[in-house]
Amino acid sequence: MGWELGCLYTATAPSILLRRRVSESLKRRRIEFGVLKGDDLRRRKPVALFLRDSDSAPLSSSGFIDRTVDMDELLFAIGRTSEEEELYALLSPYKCRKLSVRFMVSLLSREKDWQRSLALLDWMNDIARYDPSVYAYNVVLRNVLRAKQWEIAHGLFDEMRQRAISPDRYTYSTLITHSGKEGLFDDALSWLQKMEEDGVPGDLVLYSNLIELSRKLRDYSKAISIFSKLKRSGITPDLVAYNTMINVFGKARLFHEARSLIGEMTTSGIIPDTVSYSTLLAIYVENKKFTDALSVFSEMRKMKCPLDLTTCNMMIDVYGLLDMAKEADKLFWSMRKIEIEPNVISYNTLLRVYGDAELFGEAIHLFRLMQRKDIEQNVVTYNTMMMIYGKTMEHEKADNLLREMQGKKIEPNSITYSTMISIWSKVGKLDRAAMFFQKLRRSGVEIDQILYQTMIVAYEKAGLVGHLKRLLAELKFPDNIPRESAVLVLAGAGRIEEAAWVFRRAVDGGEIKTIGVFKRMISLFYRYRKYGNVIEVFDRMREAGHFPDSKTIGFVLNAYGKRSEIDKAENLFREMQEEGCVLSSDVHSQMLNLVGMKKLTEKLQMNDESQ
DNA sequence: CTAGGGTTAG
Repeated sequence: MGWELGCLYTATAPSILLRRRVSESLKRRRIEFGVLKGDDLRRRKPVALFLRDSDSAPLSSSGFIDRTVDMDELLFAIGRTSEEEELYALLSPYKCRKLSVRFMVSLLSREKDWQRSLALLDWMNDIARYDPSVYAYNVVLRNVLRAKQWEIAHGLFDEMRQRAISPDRYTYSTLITHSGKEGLFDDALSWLQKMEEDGVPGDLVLYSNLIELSRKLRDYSKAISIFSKLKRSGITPDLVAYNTMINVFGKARLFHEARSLIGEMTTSGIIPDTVSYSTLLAIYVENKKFTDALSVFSEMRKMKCPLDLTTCNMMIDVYGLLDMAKEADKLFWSMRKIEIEPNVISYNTLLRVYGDAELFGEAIHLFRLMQRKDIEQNVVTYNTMMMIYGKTMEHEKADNLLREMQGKKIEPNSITYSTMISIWSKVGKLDRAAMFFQKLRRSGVEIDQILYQTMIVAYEKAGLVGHLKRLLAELKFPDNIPRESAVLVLAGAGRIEEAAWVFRRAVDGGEIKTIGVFKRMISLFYRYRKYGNVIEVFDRMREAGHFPDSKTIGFVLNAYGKRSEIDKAENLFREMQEEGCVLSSDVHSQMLNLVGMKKLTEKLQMNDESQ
């Protein structure tokens, strides 16, 4: 005789009265109770969990019962139990019953908490004596990795091996993705190697993950070349892959290519979604191409693509950046009409828009509204308001905000500090800025790149040569910050000599891992017309195995041009194209110009000789 | 029945 677990629902949150009535109704039917759960589930609201004899009539007559559901939904509710032991206790009475693996797995798939999912897996293993599937392990692995429990993840992987459960492409994709996301690139590569050893074939998601990895390393050219490899091997990219690539092309500043992906998607039968458009929006905004962003937005509306919270937030931003504060304001206040509840980002963005438009009264009003209506305020809210007080030169009020946020347990971050330093520097209180900076360093707060830069600039402006020299010396021989960061700080502060010196030593020591530092040095040298150095850094970048992007190649081609080394430029251009590097139209025309110049020079020389 | 995508402050 089969027992079945079930769950009762109402569409709205069950009242205590309703719960009591359901409970009585079940008792009348001699139905044994499991757990009574209330209103803690957001979407569906289980009233009661129960066990019933599956031969009995379906429960439908009480009027309170919308439907009976699968056991997995019941188990989902049990899975909400906060304590691991409690969960164990709840499940152990069922160990003799025939709960199918499917139900357990279904429960697992909904479980987001890594400890509880581990408990479920253990329960399956130890108490229920099931053999968890690869899928079950994958789910737990995902949760464990999301919680950054690397050791446990390795343990799970070993456990799979011991139980002769072969990791599949999901297992490896999960491992590779999460390692990559956390910057553990060596781990990611070793998982990739293991995967290849296992003979697990790569698929769309694996390629997507590798693209993701390259993206994390800001190696967009590599991402692009993986994408073309993917297409060449006959895999059709899906919506997410396309959306990722819109971002990648955008980051590589290949805007035309990014935008044309929307068309490519449509022709391959994939309808671009809100994320496709908002990704495109984001890259235009990032590159200050606000009118392009506007045109994407109108295209999006023309295609009847629904708006969502993120898109609205981005558009409030765009309107603000285009000095269209009125439109930003209008969009913000019309969000609720299309059933989108503004979040803290929406409010923060509008605050900044008001600030930029010098609508200080509106900004302060909105800020007070947030406080009055108890809308979440975060560190960005405070930083934005402090910036506004900086604009109005009310440094005392900014000071007060700093205290206020600390009173509310909102931790100031380095942006808060550099905002304060800039404000004091601006109102001529440089001693105060310097003291503040010293205090920060003593307190052990991490001094990030821009904070350093802000301080270098403040010292320069104040003419505090002693302080400035000390700070620069510290960056030249960094002991508490990575040398990569030191290079970026010095470059950002326009200290080319110091930056170049540290960079060389760091490259020699193999300490430059990310392509971004190479790119930064190349553009810095280019800006200061040090073309020989541009080429030198480029060569070292290639030696380090990085794949250059279109913009960087543009700098190098021009550098060759300035040194009248057109042949080398031509070789590089050809080589890059052969390696599958997508070059922007700017770079193409640059090359044409260089070749044209060369031909012109040769012609002139021939004319000279013939005379 | 898994894994991968977009937004705010210096």
